[in-house]
Amino acid sequence: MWKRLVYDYHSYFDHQSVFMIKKSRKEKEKKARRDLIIDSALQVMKEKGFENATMDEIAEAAEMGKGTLYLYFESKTALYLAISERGARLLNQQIARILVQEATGLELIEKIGFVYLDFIRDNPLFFTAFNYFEHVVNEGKMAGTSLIDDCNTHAREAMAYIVRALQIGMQDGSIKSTIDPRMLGIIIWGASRGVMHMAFLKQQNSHLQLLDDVEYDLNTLVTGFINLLRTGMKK
Amino acid sequence: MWKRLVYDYHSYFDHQSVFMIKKSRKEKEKKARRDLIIDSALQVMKEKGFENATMDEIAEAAEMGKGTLYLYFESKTALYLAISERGARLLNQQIARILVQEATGLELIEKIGFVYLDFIRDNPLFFTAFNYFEHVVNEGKMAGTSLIDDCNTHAREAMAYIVRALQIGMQDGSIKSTIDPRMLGIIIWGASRGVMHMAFLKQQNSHLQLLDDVEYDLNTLVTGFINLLRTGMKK
Amino acid sequence: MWKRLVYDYHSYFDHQSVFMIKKSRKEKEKKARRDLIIDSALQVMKEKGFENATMDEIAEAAEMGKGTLYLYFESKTALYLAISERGARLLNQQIARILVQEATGLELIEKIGFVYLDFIRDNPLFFTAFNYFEHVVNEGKMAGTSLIDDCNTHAREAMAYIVRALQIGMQDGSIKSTIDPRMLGIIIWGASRGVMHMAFLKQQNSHLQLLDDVEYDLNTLVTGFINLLRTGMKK
Amino acid sequence: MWKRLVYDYHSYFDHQSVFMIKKSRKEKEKKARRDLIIDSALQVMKEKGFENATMDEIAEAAEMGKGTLYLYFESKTALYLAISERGARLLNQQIARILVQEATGLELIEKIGFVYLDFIRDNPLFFTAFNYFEHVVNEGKMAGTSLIDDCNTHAREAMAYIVRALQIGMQDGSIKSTIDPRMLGIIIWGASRGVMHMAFLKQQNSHLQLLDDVEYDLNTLVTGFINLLRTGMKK
DNA sequence: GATGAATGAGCATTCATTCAT
DNA sequence: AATGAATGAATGCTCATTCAT
Repeated sequence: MWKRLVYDYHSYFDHQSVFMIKKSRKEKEKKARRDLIIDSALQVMKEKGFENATMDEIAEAAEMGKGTLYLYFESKTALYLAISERGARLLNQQIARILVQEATGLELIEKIGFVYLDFIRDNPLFFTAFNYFEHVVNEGKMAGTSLIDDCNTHAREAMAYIVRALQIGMQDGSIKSTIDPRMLGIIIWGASRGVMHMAFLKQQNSHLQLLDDVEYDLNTLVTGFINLLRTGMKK
Repeated sequence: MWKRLVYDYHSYFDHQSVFMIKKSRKEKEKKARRDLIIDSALQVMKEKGFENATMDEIAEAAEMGKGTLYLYFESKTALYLAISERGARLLNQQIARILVQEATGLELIEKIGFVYLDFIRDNPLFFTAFNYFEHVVNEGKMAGTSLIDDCNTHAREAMAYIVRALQIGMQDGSIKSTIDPRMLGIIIWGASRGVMHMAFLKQQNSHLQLLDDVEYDLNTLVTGFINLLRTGMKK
Repeated sequence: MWKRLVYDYHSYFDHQSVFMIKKSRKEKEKKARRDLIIDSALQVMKEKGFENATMDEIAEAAEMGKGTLYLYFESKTALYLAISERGARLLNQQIARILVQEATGLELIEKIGFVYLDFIRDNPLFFTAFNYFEHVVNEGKMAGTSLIDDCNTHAREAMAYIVRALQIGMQDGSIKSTIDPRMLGIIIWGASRGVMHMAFLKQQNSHLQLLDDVEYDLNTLVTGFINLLRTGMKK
Repeated sequence: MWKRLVYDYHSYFDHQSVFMIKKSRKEKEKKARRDLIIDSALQVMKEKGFENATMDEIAEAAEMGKGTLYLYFESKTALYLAISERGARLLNQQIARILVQEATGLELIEKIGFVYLDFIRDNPLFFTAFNYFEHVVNEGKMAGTSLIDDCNTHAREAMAYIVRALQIGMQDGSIKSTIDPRMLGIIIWGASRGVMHMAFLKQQNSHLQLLDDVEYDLNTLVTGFINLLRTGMKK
């Protein structure tokens, strides 16, 4: 009986484990190929630009058949959203690491800002991908897809981190604000996106003359922005 | 004899004035048709989306032959830039009106913010057009074209207005800041763009869930942003 | 009566002469404008290539309205044929000058060959125009037009000159041939066209590798051809 | 064991051979489809004329999607060059067959001439294609492409055959000439092209009146030309 | 006669997606 | 599962020609 149990247990375990391993192996491989495709897409985009990458080029870069891409992504849009999803996930991971640090709420906000800057600086394509996601959402395309949901979830998570930091700041007294922290979160999120966009353009050596009228580097720009957030402009 | 001279003079004058009127009429008509095309393009875009408008549709909407469009715009990109140019011009006109008002620098900045908001709210397509302009500049397309130059000039002009308001504010004591007003200008410009983008998405009833977590209207959003700019978050 | 006659005569004369002068003035002007258009077309073609010249460019080069071109030429094809016609006329003039010279038939043929070469060398566009004419005729376009007729007439005239020279040669004993001089004319005409075409390509610095395998200049080429012909036809 | 080895060996061999057959089958099919496209293009051209064939029509004639054409030819120009290439290849094959025959150099030249005539008579479109190739080369388009290279190679090969025949003729005494055989080759090549052009026009029932002044058939024309050449070159 | 603004048929080319193997 | 050949809808742009002024 005990043996039986053990046997059963083992049997059950083995069976399951084999099954799970098999399944997870397959899933891992599947995930690995999915990731490979995303990597390859980013590769191509780095050379040709986000929108100019073609499925052919991506497939070639991934050393796969073009049709294979469609086994992993139902459409080009889906692939692009997956890129956005990955970017958001990575960014959130970094922001999450901030949140556990010992610091005032205001300092947390500042740190999040710099993490954001570094992220965009290192992965400008993800910034474009974020915009793409918003564009897709705006057009109402792919609504209800899990990818859209995932991206939305990531966006809300990022926002949650910010709101969290704001709440901490309001509690520890480092931040004063009369408005709803969620509202404030959206404002800061939006404002940051805009400032990051400026930084992004600057980094691309864009010929937007506007940016050439002042000498500055990205750090100064973001530092200035964060200082502004901190103290405002009023004397 | 004297009368004769006068008569001749008038005759000459009339002749010339007729000529001038003729010329200006033609130019006016030309400008009118150009404007009509832009109007039609905006019309189509309102229905199909900025990027989805085709030259055929625009031509049809303008009740013109497709080729005619190319008499007024050398390419689709040029037409799109012209839309951006018009938007920037209109926006600047409104901002310019603020600048001459009697107010502190800080109040000017606030007013500019609200004008910007109203503008985007009323003409969301122009917002997309501005982004398009930046995209084109970033890709290096049409560099050296007068359209690109005009858009650049408008952008710098808008920035100049902001910097001007900041300088006024620094002088009248309503604004304190240790950083270069031009740097601050870029920050505010960027931040505003980002916040406006949020407002823009909100207005489009985008299914970006992020925006549905809080109840708010556009005014509250912008007011919050402007308050933040004014006083900062620090207690 | 006599007076009357004189009067009548004068009257008639004057009337006619005035009429004729007027008419001929108009016609001269008309012809002058027509020639101007052809000149301008050649001008444009020299820069852009025969086929690539557009009616717009030609009109601009002629400092005329585009519509005006159609007052002088019913179509672009007609204009191109007119160019061919002019070329053929000019070439024939030069060939005609040869025919009156004191020389053996064989020498005449040789001289015609060199005149042809010089003509093509100086006016390569006419060569292209001749081909264009043949192309149009082949397509059956504009059949029955006076321009087509004129070109045909010129071509036959050129051929007639050659046949004439051949006949002279056969008579003076410088040329021996058992075949019909008209047949021989066509052969020589065709062969010359082909050799001139080679010369033409060579002159254009065409990247036709075939032509780079031997060092030679145009004169050598044509001289060689004529020697070949001479030996072939010489008694 | 030994049997096994043999079996294995065969198995291996078979496997490979199957693989090779598979590969070559694919390549054959690819080539077949390429050829089919060229065939269809020629078909369309026969009806509409060389330059008037559109990619749509060609695709329809080939019972393919339009996009498929671009899997086999990078552009319309490339397709046209491929036609020229095929023509040159076929012509060269026929000329090559002449060269191995037992005959004097002079006779070889004559035979080449008649082969050329027959070829153009049977495939007038190839003649147009040859001209197209020269035109493309002259415009400097597609320089460095393998298609251009192939066409150039074919042209040089054809020339090489002629030069070879001339050299044979000079050696066996059937041809006398003081000039470089390569130079003479170009002359003959060019002259032939021109005479063939006349034959070509004649065959098309072109309304070039020039050609109607004498009664003759193509054979007579070419025979006359070759006689002329013969006498010219004969010792 | 002269003009040039307007026209629109016509065409090459791209590329995401499908599906037979 | 993987492939990649085939597809064809979609679209920007050209330019000869017309015609109202």
